This record gives sequence, C-alpha cells and structure tokens, in this order.
Amino acid sequence: METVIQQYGLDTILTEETRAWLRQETFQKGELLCTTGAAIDRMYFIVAGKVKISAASSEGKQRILRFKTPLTVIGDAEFINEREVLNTVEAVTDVEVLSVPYAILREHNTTNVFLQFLLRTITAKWYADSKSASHHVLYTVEERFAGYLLSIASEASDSLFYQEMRTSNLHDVADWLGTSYRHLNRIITKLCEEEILVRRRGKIIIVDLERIREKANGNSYE
Amino acid sequence: METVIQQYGLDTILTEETRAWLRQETFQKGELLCTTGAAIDRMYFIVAGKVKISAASSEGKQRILRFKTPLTVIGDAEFINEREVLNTVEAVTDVEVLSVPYAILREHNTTNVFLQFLLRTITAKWYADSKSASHHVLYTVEERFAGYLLSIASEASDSLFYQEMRTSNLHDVADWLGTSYRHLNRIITKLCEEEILVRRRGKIIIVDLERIREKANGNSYE
DNA sequence: ACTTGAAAAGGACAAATGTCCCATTTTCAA
DNA sequence: TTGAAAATGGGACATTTGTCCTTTTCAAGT
Repeated sequence: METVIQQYGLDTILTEETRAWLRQETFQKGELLCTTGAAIDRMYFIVAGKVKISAASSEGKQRILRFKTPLTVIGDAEFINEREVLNTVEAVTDVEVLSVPYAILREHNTTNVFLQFLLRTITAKWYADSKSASHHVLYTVEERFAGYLLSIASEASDSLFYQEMRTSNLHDVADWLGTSYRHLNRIITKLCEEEILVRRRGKIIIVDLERIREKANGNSYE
Repeated sequence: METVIQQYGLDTILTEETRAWLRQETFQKGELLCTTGAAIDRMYFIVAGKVKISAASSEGKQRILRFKTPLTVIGDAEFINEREVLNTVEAVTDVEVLSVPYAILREHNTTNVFLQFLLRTITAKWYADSKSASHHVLYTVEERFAGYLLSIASEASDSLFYQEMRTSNLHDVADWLGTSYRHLNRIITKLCEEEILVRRRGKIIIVDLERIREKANGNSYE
C-alpha cells in the first residue's frame, strides 16, 4: 500500500494521520462503487483498474459521462457540498481503491495542499463535463461521433481520453454519445457509404481523416 | 464600493491588498462580460444586475445554461485551470461588477478562506450543471418543461431558481431547455389540450399541478 | 380608437433519433 | 472444436424535434 500511496503522490496531499485511516478495498468488475442519490461518507481514491461514470434517470435510462483510470477521486464534490451522490460509478475492470471517511479528512486534512488538490480536481471535472454537455446539445450525433473518432485517432497513445475510450465497444460509445446503439449504427453505415470509414470484422477503420475532421465541424474532445 | 464589499462578504474572502486592486465596472444590458474561447486574466464578482450564461458552438447555436444574480463569480474555473473561457456571459440587465487580476490573487490572496470559497463555488456549479446536463439527456422536452414549471410554481418566492427564471420569456425558456421556441410552443399547446395548462394573454397558468408532477416524471431542478 | 412593432401561436414539412425486432458474426469458455 | 453468449448490422416504423413561414394577439404610443 505504501508504494501505491507514493506512486500517486497521495503522501503529499494526505497527512500522516489521514493516511493511517486509509482503507484498501477491491471492487469486482461490474460492482458499483456508488449510485445516484445514495448517501456517501468516504472519499475514494482509485489506484488501479477502470471505472465508468454515468448518470441515471429514475426510469433506468443512463448516459455514460466518462471512463476514468488512476488516479481518480470519487466523492470529492459530495465532500464539499455535503449532498447525495450525483453519478453512478461502476467498476469496468477489477478496481483497487483506497478510501477514507470524510470525518477524518475534516479533522486531520485541512491543509492548503489538499484544498488546492481538490480545487484542481473538481475544476477539471467541471470544465470537461461542461464542455462535453455543451457539445451534446449543440452538435448532432454525427458531428459528435466524428469528434470522438478524431480524438481517438489523432491523439498519441498517451492521451488520457484515448486511454479511456479506445477499448470501448459500440454500445458504450453510443451511451457515451448519449444516443441509441441503433442510431450510432446508422451513422456508421452512412459514413461507410460516403467512403469515410470502412468496417472490417467488427472493427472500424478510418479511411479519410480529413473528411472526418470536416464532419466534426470544430467539435472535439481533446 | 466599501458597503458593497461588505454586503457580499468580499472583505472576508479577499485580503486587504487584493481589495485595493478591485476595479469597479458597469456593463450595459446586452454587453458581453466574456465569450467562449477568449482569454481571461481577471476574476469578476457580480454585485448587481442579472447575467445569462450560455454555451456557444462555432456555428452560432447557443444554449442558455443558467441565469445568475449577485453574488456570482465569473472566471473562477479559468483562474484554477488556466484555460480559455468556457461559457459566454451576457448582461441581461445593467450589471455592476468588481474585478481583480489573477496575478494579484495569486500573489496576495492565497488564504485558506479564499480557497474554500472557490471550492464551494465551483463545486456548486459543477453539481448544478451536471444535474441539469443529465436531465437534458435523459428526459424529453415535455418532461423537462414540466420540471421547470414545477420548480417555479411550487417553490416559495425566495428560491434562487425561481428568482432567476420566473421573468424569462418563452424564447429564453426554450433556449434554457435546449430546444426550439417552436417545439416548446407545441408542448404547451399539447398540455393545454390536456387541460393541464391554460393560456391567457400570453401568460401560462397551471391548472393541474398534480398532473404536471406526473409529467415531470421525477425530473426537477429544485 | 387606430397604428404598429414585437411577441406569441401555429401550419406544413423535413430531419434526427428512438424502439422493436431479427439475422449474422465474433468471441470465448468448456 | 464447438456451442452459447455477446456484439454487430440493419429493416420497418413511430416519435421527437427542427426549420421556415404565416397569422394572430397584445401592448404602447399618438
């Protein structure tokens, strides 16, 4: 555990007293770390694996907001504004987490460094989410899908977004784009007809990146 | 200016050195305080008036994200993550602002109190925006409009949301719901036919709050 | 009371997207 | 290798939402 703590710099943002309270847990693939509307009283630091963060309506419809890999913090916003959990977090692979009760953080971890860490974390989240939400409203599915392709195609393999999205199947991509699988399929078929994409054995190959860029219409997820 | 500073508690979150750098400005109704994609190097505190915050696509489509009244902070997220402006802010009425350069804040205002203020501000923003964005994807326009009516109808007149939205005209409501004016109109007509609403001289009157609640389907903006 | 411009209301049609289904292909464990 | 489960691909149709335009209503001023 100590090596993991240092690997992600948790030793610099958590005080020694706080670290003493860290609890290590493993979530199996498919398990939920937390669900929309539930209460929460711990902050989680994901140190291994991959999680899917999604919003759920009361009728069970859902939209994937993002995938996240270490180091990811869960429960930061709820710690600050003391409200119920906003988004559901599900383990996509087996996931290792360290967690610590809010009460301990409030008592032993009021350092400036920690506040700044939270500020950066939450601000980044807001910025990314807002951007993505705007795109969702302002662009069509085709434009957004083109933006998605652009991101995973043109980015070097070290892009965060790339790492988070590349392995997704089309169902996940559809959920992430906020559309139905059927409709995404329709879009892909259309792009194939236009000879911008080619399908081969379930894989999608970009033939004409330049025209993908046109389709994206300025929309990109970086 | 001093009284305004105290009225909104700016004296507790800004140090004396910082306050010395505060600049007072007025924006006329319709003027833009900042625009998507632009650079920004000051933090703005809105102390009078009302602003409209909206996201814009490169082709000029826009969606209203929220209306805000004092005390509202603009440029907080950009201060933290040092990126370009995300949303366009427009004065809906004449607006009074106090502003201070980021450089001054970084030099003279690194207090814990200020960090905590920013944390709360940004977290609240994230929470509200995320919730609203989810609703936008997960519910139909009819459900969202019902949620909107529910909010402005059932809240006491001191609800923030109520104050921000009640005076909007239908065009703004449509933009805020992220739909076209035409379509909102269609929804209203339908609700009138179902005798849930009544139109009178351009005003909309809720006849059957209970059925609005059913339509809203659990969707609400608090 | 009459004019006039803005906001509201809505008709007609088109485009985007969703739902329901089923056939085919791929994957992966036994 | 094989068989079941999952993922992919797509037809048919319905619903939602957008676009363009015209008509109607309303409020303010003369």
